[in-house]
Amino acid sequence: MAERNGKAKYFNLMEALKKDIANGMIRPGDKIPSENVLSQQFGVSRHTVRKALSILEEEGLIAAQHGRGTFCIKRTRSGGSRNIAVITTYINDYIFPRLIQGIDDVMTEKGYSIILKNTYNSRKNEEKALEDIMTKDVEGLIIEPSKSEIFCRHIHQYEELDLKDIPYVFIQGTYPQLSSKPSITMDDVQGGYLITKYLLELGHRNIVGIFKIDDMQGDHRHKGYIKAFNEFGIPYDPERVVLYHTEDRRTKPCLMVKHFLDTGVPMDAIVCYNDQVALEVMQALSERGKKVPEDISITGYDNSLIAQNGPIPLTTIAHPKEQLGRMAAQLLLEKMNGVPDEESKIPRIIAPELIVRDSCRRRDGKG
Amino acid sequence: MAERNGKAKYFNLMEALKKDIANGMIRPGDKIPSENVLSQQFGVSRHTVRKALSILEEEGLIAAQHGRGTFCIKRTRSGGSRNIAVITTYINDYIFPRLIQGIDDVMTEKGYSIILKNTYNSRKNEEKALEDIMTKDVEGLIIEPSKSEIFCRHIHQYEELDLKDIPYVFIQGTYPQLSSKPSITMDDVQGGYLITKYLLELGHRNIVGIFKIDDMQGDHRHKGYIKAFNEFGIPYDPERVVLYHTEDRRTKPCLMVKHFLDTGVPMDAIVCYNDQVALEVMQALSERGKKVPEDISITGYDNSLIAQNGPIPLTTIAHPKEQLGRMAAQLLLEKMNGVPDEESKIPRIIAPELIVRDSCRRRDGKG
DNA sequence: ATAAATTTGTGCGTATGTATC
DNA sequence: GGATACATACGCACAAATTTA
Repeated sequence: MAERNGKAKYFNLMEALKKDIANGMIRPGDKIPSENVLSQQFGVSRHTVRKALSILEEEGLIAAQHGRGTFCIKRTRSGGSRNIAVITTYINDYIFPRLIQGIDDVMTEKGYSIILKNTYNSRKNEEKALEDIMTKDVEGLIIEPSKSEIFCRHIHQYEELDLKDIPYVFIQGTYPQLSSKPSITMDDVQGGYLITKYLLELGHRNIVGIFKIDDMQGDHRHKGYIKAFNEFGIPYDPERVVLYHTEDRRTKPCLMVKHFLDTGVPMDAIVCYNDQVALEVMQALSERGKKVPEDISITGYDNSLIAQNGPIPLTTIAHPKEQLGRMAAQLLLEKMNGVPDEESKIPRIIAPELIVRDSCRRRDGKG
Repeated sequence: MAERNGKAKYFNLMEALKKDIANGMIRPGDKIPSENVLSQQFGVSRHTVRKALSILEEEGLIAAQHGRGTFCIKRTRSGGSRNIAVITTYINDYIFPRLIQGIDDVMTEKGYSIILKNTYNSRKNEEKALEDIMTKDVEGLIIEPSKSEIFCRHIHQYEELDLKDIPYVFIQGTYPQLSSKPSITMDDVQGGYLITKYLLELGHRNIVGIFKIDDMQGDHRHKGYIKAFNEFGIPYDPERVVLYHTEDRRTKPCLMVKHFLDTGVPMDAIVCYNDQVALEVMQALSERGKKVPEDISITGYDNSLIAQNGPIPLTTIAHPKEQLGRMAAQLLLEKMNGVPDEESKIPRIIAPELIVRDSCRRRDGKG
């Protein structure tokens, strides 16, 4: 048979069309010349044209529409796996499901699937998860760093992502060494500030703070707490602040609160790291015969279901969780499409909102 | 052109061959009849045969060897993608996160990654998700069918999974046509029975039931409720049962309870579909000045956070969610390793457990 | 070792059906 | 309704790889 370049005719035709699409001669959405026209132009039979087109169709470059013609399909970058990875510290904890939902909503709409990993907030698991992801042909990554306050010893994995040109977006926090990378965070300093300021405005002065210290969120909420004190000209007393690690989560906050009560440390309000801790602390207070909000005001953080439906509706800080997920997904999509940072209009910081419920009470005039 | 069944000839031929492969008539490694032979046997042109074969080749079921023949491909187990897919109706609803966590724990340990999809309980999304999964090279699938009470119109996708030898496991329910497939479900009849029996044993007789009716879980809990009544020889009164659809979730239960109160329907206990509904109903009772459990006993279902931490700790039914996920994962791993059903020791039904808290009270002797 | 037969791969021409404009 | 274009289908011819006589 007639062969040029030692290749089949249909193959040559296919390659020619592919080149035109790559060149931009045929642009996404364009109609490709009809089979008969191509057959004349290239001097081959219509059957041969069809063979060539069928290959391009399999590859997803073009799509035939019965009775209308054949059209160039929207070009998918690198013909990739259409997978992205999402790594979070937890997946069943009370805010992550909605976060993941937000990411999934956006990504599903764009035809991507999510490979989900969780780290239990452990660096070792994060390393393992990243290692895993490297073998999986993903086009992008959304990651919530574990224990983001602590120096990261596996930066090489992120460097590898850069090398492979796989974009990634941090949520909730970044690593100090990677602070220039795109990230979406909630303004937890502002949140900590807002809720502490609210208590100060209610007349409270002996405000105990309870913060988790091994992630950025806790650190920021703590900073906001301090900021409010400074603004009111009240000295910050480290003795009244409980800082705990993930491992002590279940015990330390309650123990310390009981300790404060038992040793007579003045305390008329407590700012808690989140709603969960607030609930546990309330339990501890109740065990010591203290009532909320009559004796002690208490605040949560996250506006979780617990805050709404708990024994006492909690004054807390709301932050849009699905939206955080959606924004992270949109930002990642921008990166995947090569949009430079300067052109991005997606905000990187989400503002928190104070939700006032029934767990705080104005303090009487006397000191 | 000549068409039978309204289908194209090549399509019929393709389906016939597919069936033979699925049946085992054509086994992996076997040579399938030559194009000319098939063309004679089926009374179609060789071109048509080739069209049919090309589809099977695309799908990876057969492979042609120039000058030798066309062979049924050996299904490559192992060495695979190390990915499995998980399709659930929701991911942020209050039991799914823990379910997914359970699956992930087991799968991560075995070195698998999870591709997560959710359907929002829509058949259309389920179809789309399955289609997506087909292109992703997964080694297995765990799926919670959407609206499992309704007949499934996209069985062909499950047949395709069978053909490709990709094992799948149903959770929470199956489709009527696929009831022989491996599945893990919670015994919701037993759960509904246990909690209703508990109320009957406390001496309650006027027990209102509130159940969601458009999924299998609600239907089963309702059945258990009826079973308990029968066992106690108490007539089942449909007038005292509220059946609602997902869409009316937020309004109907509360409205009906208020209606019962306002019209003087005797009611000294309420069995609720889940904790969420129980909480809302308690709100409604409180608005009418009724106290729980003094005036009316109430039960939930799911043993969610709300049940533990709500205004009144709820008597409810616990079902191990992570364990459901873990068992589904283990069952899938068995399937992926070719363990036949007879040898499996993983239980397929998870027993519910009654959790007694403070929302129910023994009824006084008098009627 | 060679030739013949078999089987897939490529290519051409034609005809009819059907959806869209 | 008519024109256009894709979808399906048939028959034929020759090339290339492999098996078999």
